[in-house]
Amino acid sequence: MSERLVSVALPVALDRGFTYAVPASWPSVPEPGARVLVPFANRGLVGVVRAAQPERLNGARIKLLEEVLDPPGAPSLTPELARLCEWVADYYVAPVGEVYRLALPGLLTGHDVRRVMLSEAGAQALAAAREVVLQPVDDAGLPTAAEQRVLAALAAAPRGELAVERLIDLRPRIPGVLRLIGDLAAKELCTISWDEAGGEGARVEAHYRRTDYLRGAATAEETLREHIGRSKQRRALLDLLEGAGSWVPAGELRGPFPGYKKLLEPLLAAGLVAVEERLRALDPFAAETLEPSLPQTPTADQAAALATLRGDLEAGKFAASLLHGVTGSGKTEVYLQLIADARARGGGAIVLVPEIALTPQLSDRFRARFGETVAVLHSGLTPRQRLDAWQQIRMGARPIVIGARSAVFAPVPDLKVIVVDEEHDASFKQEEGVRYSARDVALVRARDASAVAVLGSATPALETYESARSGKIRWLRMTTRPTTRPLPEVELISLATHRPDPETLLTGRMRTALVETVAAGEQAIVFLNRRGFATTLICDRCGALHHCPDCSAPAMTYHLGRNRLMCHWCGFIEAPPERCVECGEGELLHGNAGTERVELALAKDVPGARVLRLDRDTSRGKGLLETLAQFRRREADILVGTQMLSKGHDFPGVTLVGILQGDHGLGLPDIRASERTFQLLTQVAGRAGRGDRPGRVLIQAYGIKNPAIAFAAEHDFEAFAAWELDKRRELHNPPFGHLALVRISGPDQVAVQRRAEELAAVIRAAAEEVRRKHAEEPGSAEAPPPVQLLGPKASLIERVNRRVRWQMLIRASSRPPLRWLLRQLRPRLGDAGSGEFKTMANVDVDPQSLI
DNA sequence: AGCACGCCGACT
DNA sequence: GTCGGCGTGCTC
Ligand SMILES: [Zn+2]
Ligand SMILES: [Zn+2]
Repeated sequence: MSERLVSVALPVALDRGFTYAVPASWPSVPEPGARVLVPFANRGLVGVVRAAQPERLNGARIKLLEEVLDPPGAPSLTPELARLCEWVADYYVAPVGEVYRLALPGLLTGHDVRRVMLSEAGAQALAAAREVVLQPVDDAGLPTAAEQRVLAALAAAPRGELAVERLIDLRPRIPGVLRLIGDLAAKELCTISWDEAGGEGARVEAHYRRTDYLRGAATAEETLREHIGRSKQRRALLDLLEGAGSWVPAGELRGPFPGYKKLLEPLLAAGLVAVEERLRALDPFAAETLEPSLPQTPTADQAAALATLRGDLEAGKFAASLLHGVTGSGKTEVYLQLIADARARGGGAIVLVPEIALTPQLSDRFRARFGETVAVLHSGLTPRQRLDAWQQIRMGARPIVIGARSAVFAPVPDLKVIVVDEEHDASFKQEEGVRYSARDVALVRARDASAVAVLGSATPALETYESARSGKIRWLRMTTRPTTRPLPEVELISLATHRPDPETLLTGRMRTALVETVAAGEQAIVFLNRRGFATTLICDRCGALHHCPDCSAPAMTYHLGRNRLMCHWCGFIEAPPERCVECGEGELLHGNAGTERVELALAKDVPGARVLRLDRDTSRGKGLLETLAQFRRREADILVGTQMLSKGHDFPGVTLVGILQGDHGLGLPDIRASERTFQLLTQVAGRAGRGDRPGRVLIQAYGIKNPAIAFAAEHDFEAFAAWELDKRRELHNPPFGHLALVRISGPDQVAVQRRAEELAAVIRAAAEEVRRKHAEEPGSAEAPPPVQLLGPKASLIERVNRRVRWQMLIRASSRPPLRWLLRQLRPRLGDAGSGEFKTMANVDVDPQSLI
């Protein structure tokens, strides 16, 4: 029989899989997605069997798999997810190990999981060796001095056992411990086992519930008292359980009733209380019982969309749809009812929402409808909580998953629905490490799982919109809103003609509107762009802006609250210097923070207005939720804030929304600047209005004629899209062209530039090959070259964190040549050179921003 | 990413 | 003399 080989993804930052042999004694080859323990550079690492052919290597000796950590037939990652990881690694040019790590909770992968235990023979050998020191004899076969140190460390540990990582951490260090452990194990002087974090499966906990026995009956009190006895504590405990109405985990009783077990005994015996081992509650929020919510009667639009989506679900084939519904058209109810349908068919669902929209209100909405079948994956989970959630999802106990970007990898079995809400949101693109787009990964996953994908938005990404328009995906429109309230009336105010106050950008028109609103007893929100209002320190002698020592960005941001300067690019924080660093003489002056300036001006100019401010300084910790709650309770009239207010929070009392500089983002040299501006304005404008009264929106801008602004004011997405798509088509930008941005960085400018040129040569050669093949096809003479290279050139901010950054853009007319070219480029990426001249190169496929 | 191995300064 | 600082090279 030929050697059975598997490729294993390991949590190391190396761009390849590792080939291992399956021991001959194993009856079968572990399946893709199964976790395996493998020897790797003297360590014992947990990896995942890849859904890919093992590469045959020349020379390097192939090691044996040590152990399969998952039960047969139940790999940690379903084969479907393993395939998805392979696709992501290939498409986004990312190391497989890193991709598989995205799909597993941190505790299931990573570090060395082995434990070493002193064996009987080891203890004897150690004792014998110690004898020898006193009475030298022939020491053949005795452990070496280094080995003795390891054995001694084990002997000193409780139960003669230590985690390998503790042995590594031991001070003073034992040189070559890992090799020594291997040697000792081979001589059977120690035995090796491993921690299977989560290997035991999902954790359970005792839960208690008040039964119906003797509940509420008027005659019961007498009998009840007999069972309870005279203990006030026992009575309180019973009351608590009765009030909870459902299963209460033991963990929640331990606090208020330290002796809860004893207290419960007679109650359990009498049948007043039932006990059951149930899955641990995922987090404190999840335990709260909510008023169950019933499906609402759909509007005509909702019903039509649902009918189509249910048809797709019934067909059991992959189908993708854009659910294009104006703000307030009730997209969430469509998701809820579609998911209910998927559940009725025994399937599961994933709902992806922008990070900022993953609020308790949103998860409550799903929990109220689907109860304990929902898992919410939010960023606040501890590693252990994340593992609990992951295991419960994997075993099918929580078939509905709500989460941000990374939830696209949730191991939901029998996935039937994937929803990407606010699909245009930039947070779905991971901007570090594996630079994947959760929206696009969701589509690929849905296709592979034959699931229904729904992309919801009022202002879809132009890629999505074009796919819908051209019929690549279905286009479901919802134009009516359940409320009778008309869309807000938007007024544009030109900053060019209205002469704003230079400090605050407030125009007379904006002030008047705010005065009117407050006088009418209503609330207003004023938005400003954080970056446009960033405070800087300027020298009163030479006029220089204080800038970061490690970056070439023009200025650092001054945070008044903590009296600190911060660099937006590298995160460097420093105290303001006494004197100007440039001339050494001038004093550094600053204004108030943007939000603060506006807050002060409004408090002065709007009579009787109570003004709240929300920015980085006031939103730290609990500040954000506290301020929002205050405003919602109508304890203030005006809320001044940055874009963090633009979604996820409802303000029912707001009738006026003011935007200080609507076209701020348009100045950036970025292909998506117009799109982002339009989306932001539309989103922000949607905040105005109450009950059935329309709100008012005031947008101040320098260029009010710009279509991104003008069409937003008219709530006309399609006109905006038509205009923007024309521009994109002309420039061969997405969705009509496909981009990959190559970034090169390193400490030395010359080395970075040279590396960039080298890579550019590789890309040009590959592009030329693509062009030659393309030219052979008939009718292609006039077409533009299928792949173009723009650059290399220095990035907009050339120096960040003492590293020089260069970039170049690959633009292709279609996907296949781009993917072919990236595969050619792949082996030349990563680190090169050493020391001072070390450079790093990577690719961002489908970049969001070209800066 | 770790970690071994190797080569130089500041401690017992 | 050893400890440990990081520079460099390797991991199936
Ligand atoms: Zn100066
Ligand atoms: Zn900086």
